[in-house]
Amino acid sequence: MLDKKYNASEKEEKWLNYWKENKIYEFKRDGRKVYSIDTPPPTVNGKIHIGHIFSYSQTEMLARYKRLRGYNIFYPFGFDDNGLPSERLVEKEQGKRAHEIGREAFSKLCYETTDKYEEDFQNLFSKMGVSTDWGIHYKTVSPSTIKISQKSFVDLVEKGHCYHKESPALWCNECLTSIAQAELETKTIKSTFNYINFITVEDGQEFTIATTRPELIPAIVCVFVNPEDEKHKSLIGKTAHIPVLDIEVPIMADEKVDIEKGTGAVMCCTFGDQTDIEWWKKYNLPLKNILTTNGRIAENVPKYAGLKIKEARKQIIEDLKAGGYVVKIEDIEHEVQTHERCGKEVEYAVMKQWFIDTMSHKEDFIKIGNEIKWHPSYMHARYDEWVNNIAWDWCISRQRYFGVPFPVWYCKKCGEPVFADKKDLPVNPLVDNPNVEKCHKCGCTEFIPETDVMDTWATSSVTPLINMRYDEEENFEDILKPMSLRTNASEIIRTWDFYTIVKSFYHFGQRPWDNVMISGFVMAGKGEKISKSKGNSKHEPIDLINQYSADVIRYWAGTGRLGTDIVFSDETLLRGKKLVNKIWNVSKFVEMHLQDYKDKELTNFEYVDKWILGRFQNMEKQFINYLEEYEIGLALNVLEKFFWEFCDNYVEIVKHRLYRPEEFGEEARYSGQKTVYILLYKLLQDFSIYFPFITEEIFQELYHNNKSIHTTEIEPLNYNFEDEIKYGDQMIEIISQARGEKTNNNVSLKTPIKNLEIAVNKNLKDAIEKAQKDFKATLFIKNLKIEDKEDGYEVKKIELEKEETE
RNA sequence: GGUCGCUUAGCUCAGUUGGCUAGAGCACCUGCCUUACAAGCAGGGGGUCAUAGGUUCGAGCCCUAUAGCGACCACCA
Repeated sequence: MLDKKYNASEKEEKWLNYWKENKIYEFKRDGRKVYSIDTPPPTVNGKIHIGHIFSYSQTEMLARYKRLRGYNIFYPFGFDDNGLPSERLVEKEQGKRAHEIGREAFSKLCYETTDKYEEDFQNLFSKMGVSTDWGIHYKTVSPSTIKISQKSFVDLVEKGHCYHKESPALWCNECLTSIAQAELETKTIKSTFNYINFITVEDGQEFTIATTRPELIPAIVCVFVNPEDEKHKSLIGKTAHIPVLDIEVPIMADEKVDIEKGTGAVMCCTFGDQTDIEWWKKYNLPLKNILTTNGRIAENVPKYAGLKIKEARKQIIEDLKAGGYVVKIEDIEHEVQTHERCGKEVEYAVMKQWFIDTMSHKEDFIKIGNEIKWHPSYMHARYDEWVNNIAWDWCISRQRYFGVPFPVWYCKKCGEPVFADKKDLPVNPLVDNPNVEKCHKCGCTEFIPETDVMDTWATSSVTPLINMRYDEEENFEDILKPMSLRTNASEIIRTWDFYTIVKSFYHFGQRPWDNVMISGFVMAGKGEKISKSKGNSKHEPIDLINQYSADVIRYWAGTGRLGTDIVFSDETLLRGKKLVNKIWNVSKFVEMHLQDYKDKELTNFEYVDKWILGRFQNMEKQFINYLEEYEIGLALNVLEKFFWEFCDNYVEIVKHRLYRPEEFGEEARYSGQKTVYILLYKLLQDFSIYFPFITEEIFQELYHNNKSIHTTEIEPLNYNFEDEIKYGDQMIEIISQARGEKTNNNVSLKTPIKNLEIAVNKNLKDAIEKAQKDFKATLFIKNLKIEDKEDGYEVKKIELEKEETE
């Protein structure tokens, strides 16, 4: 028997153990069709917040749905413990910077720290009822993953899509590493626009340039004006003299210069921004590297060497002012590029970096984007938008410590790279030696190991390869090329989704998955995104689980529309709590009336039973349609709505028949029993996607001891009860009116109706006559008079029994 | 500036090919101890569906424009 009250924490623990012991979610190859999910490995850099719970629950619900549809679910979890986020976590915990700790010790700390957090993560996700097979989970830093990342790298080098080149790259002088375009975050900051006077060497013409970065004047290599610019036309071809620093540079024309912006004359420094780099390449300008990698002015700049960028800015302005070259200084607010991991403004640094070619196959990436089904569909536009706007090849080297090492050494003499053999992977070039005696180019026998490590995304973009065990002889390539589904939030379409597509295209020439499902964000309040860095999540997932139960938290996570942000809401949790409670109570009711139930054929259900069976059938069709579109929340919506209707209307009608067979007949009772037997089973199945715990408890107690509901399959009903639905609904409306009459008279719903007179259409009359006993019992009608009406219905008279006054 | 999304009851949101009086929860009001459930049940008030045009027999839904909010991207001279 079901307990009087459902004890969530006790039962949830019980079923977690049961699922684990019975390997309910284990992936095994069998004859069934595989549905595979490439789920984001959460970054191991602190705590799981409610936002994770939200988006991972949505994926997990889809896994459960597909499982109920008979698919063999391949759903491995991963942890992204690679790279900068882990390093920053360790630095924060240790209160020291990586270089102060030392490469070896630091790396060890990274492993230890991430292991510790991963255990917490795994516990929490398990508690939420995530139906992943922990037996096949992965980490982005493990020998096998390193091997895959390195093999992918070598493969791309061999295929000519990956190259090593001295090139300006985005540089973060807080994290001391190069970063990729996708890691940028724009921020609005206050700054000054400085108008500075220059003159031409040839004829002493004065002209003004406005700049926000005067400290880059020492790096000036050219001045540009627009060829159409009347005001500045006379300058073209002449030489500009830069005061204080005493530099002379050519003045050239380029149509990219905006006449309206600033003064219309621009200084090109190597490097201040993207345009500088373009001009530098286009006009073959010299390189003046004036910044050190830790954000100071380099030795080669007299007077300012050693100053921090901001100090140099101040100093140069003062020097220019002293010389009378500053026309004016305007306060402005403008957007700058910052590193998303630390929020510091980025610079450009020129050094040798590894790049993956993303620029020359844009069309292929767009084509693959078109082959993939995006949920919701408009998210596809974000992908296209990004691919079309990429300005750089993907820089994958990072001058950091904790990450996947490049399997590369360089010839000490000529710098020629030597790659590890694929069969020797994984390698650590700092420890291992190359597989060749001498450089094939110059014959030198000494090699220098690569010290850079790979960008986090270079590793996480191979999750499909990790899943298919790209490094092993026995692998899943046959079933995972492509995978069925990738899920993530919209912010990483440009990184994770895009890079995965890049790699899949280069390795296999095809799309990595058939579907992409994009979830929204959880907002802490209106317009405020929950983020770990802000620490603005008021709710700890574990506290919420203890307070509400995992099922209820999942309810919250399962509501709302795909791709749409939601605000954390106590109200939704309360609603979930009520729903779960109702499921429990109605199950108790059903259990009570199924004590003597034996399943057998039934040729003709009672009218009202047909009505509710038909209603369920229609609802489930809609429910399935939504889930086929990955709309978990909308599916839940229709299911929930039906369920309350089932409880409040159907159960209220059928209970009389179930309690009093002597009055209604055994057959009528059996029809009711069979109906609730079928419907509760099906409702439990549908709800099991959202509430895996309580549905399991009820299912095993009422239907099938020691068989998990999560191993059953949805078999849609196939009745034809359209008439019963239509006139059953009308009957309910009449019932509702009659109840209203009682309520308005401040009497109990049990109060008998002495006389009820209605006029109804022919079909409804037919229906009420068929269901007369149910109809009368539900409303406690003593005398019922039914008149004919052309169409619709009308309640003509409701006469309530007078209450006995004592 | 570009791309996309949102704007429906006091609040949070549903409303899937355009179709009967626009729905739910919360909040509010009025009742009801009814043999599953008072964490419940019955009923009620409350909306010119952002604005303005258009298409249509018919528009919350389709088209155009405008406004406000939000996300992503671009713009550092």
